Amino acid sequence: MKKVTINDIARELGVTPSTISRALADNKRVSQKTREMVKKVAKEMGYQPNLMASSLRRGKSDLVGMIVPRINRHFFSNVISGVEEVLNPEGYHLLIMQSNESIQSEIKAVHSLMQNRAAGIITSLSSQTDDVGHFHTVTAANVPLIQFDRVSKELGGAKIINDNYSGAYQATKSLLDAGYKKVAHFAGSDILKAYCERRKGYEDAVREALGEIDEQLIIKDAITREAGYEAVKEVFRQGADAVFCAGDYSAFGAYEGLKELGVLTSIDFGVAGFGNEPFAEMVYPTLSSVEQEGREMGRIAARQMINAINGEVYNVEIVVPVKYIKRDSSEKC
Amino acid sequence: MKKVTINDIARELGVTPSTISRALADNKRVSQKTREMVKKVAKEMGYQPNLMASSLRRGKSDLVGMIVPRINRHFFSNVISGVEEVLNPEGYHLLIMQSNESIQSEIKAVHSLMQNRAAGIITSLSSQTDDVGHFHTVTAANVPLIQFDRVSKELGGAKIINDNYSGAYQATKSLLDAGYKKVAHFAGSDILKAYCERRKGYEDAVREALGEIDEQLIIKDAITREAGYEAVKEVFRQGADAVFCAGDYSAFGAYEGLKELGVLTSIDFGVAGFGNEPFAEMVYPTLSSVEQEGREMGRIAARQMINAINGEVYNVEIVVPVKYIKRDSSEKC
DNA sequence: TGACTTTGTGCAATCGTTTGTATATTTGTC
DNA sequence: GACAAATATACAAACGATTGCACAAAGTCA
Repeated sequence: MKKVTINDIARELGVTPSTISRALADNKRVSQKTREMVKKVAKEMGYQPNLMASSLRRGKSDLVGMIVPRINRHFFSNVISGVEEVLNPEGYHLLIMQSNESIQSEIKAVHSLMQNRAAGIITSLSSQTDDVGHFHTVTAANVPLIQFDRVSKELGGAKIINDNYSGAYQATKSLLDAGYKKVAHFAGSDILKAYCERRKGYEDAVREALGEIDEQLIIKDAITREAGYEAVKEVFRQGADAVFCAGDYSAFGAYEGLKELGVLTSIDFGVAGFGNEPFAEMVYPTLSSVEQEGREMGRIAARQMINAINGEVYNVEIVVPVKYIKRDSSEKC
Repeated sequence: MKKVTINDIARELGVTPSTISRALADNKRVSQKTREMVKKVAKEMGYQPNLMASSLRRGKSDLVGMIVPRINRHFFSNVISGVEEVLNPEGYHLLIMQSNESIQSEIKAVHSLMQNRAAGIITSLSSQTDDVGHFHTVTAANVPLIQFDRVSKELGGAKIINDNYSGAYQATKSLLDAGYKKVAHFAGSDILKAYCERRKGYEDAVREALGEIDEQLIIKDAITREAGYEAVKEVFRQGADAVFCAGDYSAFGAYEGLKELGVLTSIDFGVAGFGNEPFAEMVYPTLSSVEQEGREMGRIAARQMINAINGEVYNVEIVVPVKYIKRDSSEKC
């Protein structure tokens, strides 16, 4: 019932705890023979090192904190997987918290992680986060901070972001190249840089093709399914014949709106989304979308974290390429 | 740069660390005046309690371990959300690990959690797990173990499971009631109890309606999209006109197979799935499916964990009701 | 005033590891 | 065989918080 400690092993073998500790760590200061003996007995006794004690003493923890808006979102859970993939083999484990898009929860999460002495924190800001003061306790304590996707320039440390601009540009250009004449845009919150860049990519592609952009065709804060459903009716009335959506959900909303209008998606009205949610290739017609490589971003973030923990410089901004995946929804024929 | 400890505060105020510790814990043994003073100074100095030291001393940790097959699966990430929802307000945090459906990773995860002295472990077994010996170290150490969804009867502790039988029964019966005559079944691995129960629910509904079941119409290990795609062609050849799938992915695979066969899904061939994945209401036709309330299961599991940590009995098996959601894919007209 | 309770702090050990320094033992060299 | 060097282990102090016990000061009552 009681957990066995190195002291128990020491008593058993008639040596001191220090020898046990060193033996288990394969320290050359203890003889090969003793090392083997210690390991054997440790295993027999079912010894499990107490990482809390070890971390306390060494002043180093094997816990990396992660704060994401929501864990049950395709993109974020993929990032988490990628992070784990790299961190686990290095002996680190993830302490995951959700901000639920609330700055209050985010603040609490930061404190919890600091109190648990996380070796570092990987985060994507909540959409409500307009002030990042709570993260200063992190940087002030010299705890590495890695941001991804939704980042703040006010904070130091590595930032891993998608090439939102390029993805949006490609998607929009692809619609124009396919022969659609008036491409609308369902934009996201203009507080978040990611969405601003997507808009910029859209605007540049349109400007390049048509000379100027029509502000009326840009619907703000339209990333939900419901918003897309309403917005598509609006832009259709304005004469649009295609839309590039800042998210896949509003793209699907557009499908629904178009169906109601009796307009054929793809043939009569092109649609492209962003995010490449799993459903993109399951809906009818299959949805063209920009794939953000969540897993890869996670891997990159984790590698930056390892570097940072090891004291290497990590004050970088890494732009991860995205991939536009052309499917049926953006083909006129 | 250096973290401030209770000793620093003690020095600052000219009292002993014990007083600081008690003051911060609102112990009545230190005067109201001192308590306030201590808290004020602690805040000023930016004190963050070291939970590792605290846990070590108290022999209690605020970390609850969670091992799931994959974090980026709709069902599991919902469960995680539910668990967090209940655990966080109680001061517990989640240490999450993925088994990636591999027993080796699962074993490693168990050890890591034990070494981090998790206060308890919540888990859903990997599909590869045929032996649960590695969990005996958990129960032997008196660490509460809560299983959900994929559980093993060989282990003690609470088990939270879906009413797989009833969901499958309802789905199958609904197909039969809708007028389909020959309902097939795409089953999952027969090692996992959850899939066995779904199959049983299917069989009972069919037997009840038709007197006997046709083994030929049951395709084993068909839960992937690809498997569903192949399997539907097979059962169509056998004369089936509907299928109840143990998972939504194989149901979608069936859609694809039917399209290739030139058979109209729903009108000519009914389909019902299990899991109610987000795409279920986005595909065409919308997919009837059994909703497993992941979030609710998570909440229940977390409550059991709290009870267990507080030493209450928790040797229960809780069956969470599921909800069959009828959509277009199971309507003949 | 003395005995007795109450109240507020301090002392010191403890949780399980790690690690710098000291000590004992062995080995090697001339 | 004396001495240095190398090897193996022990000692004890940390890491930061908690807590039973001791103790002093203040308050209560006769």
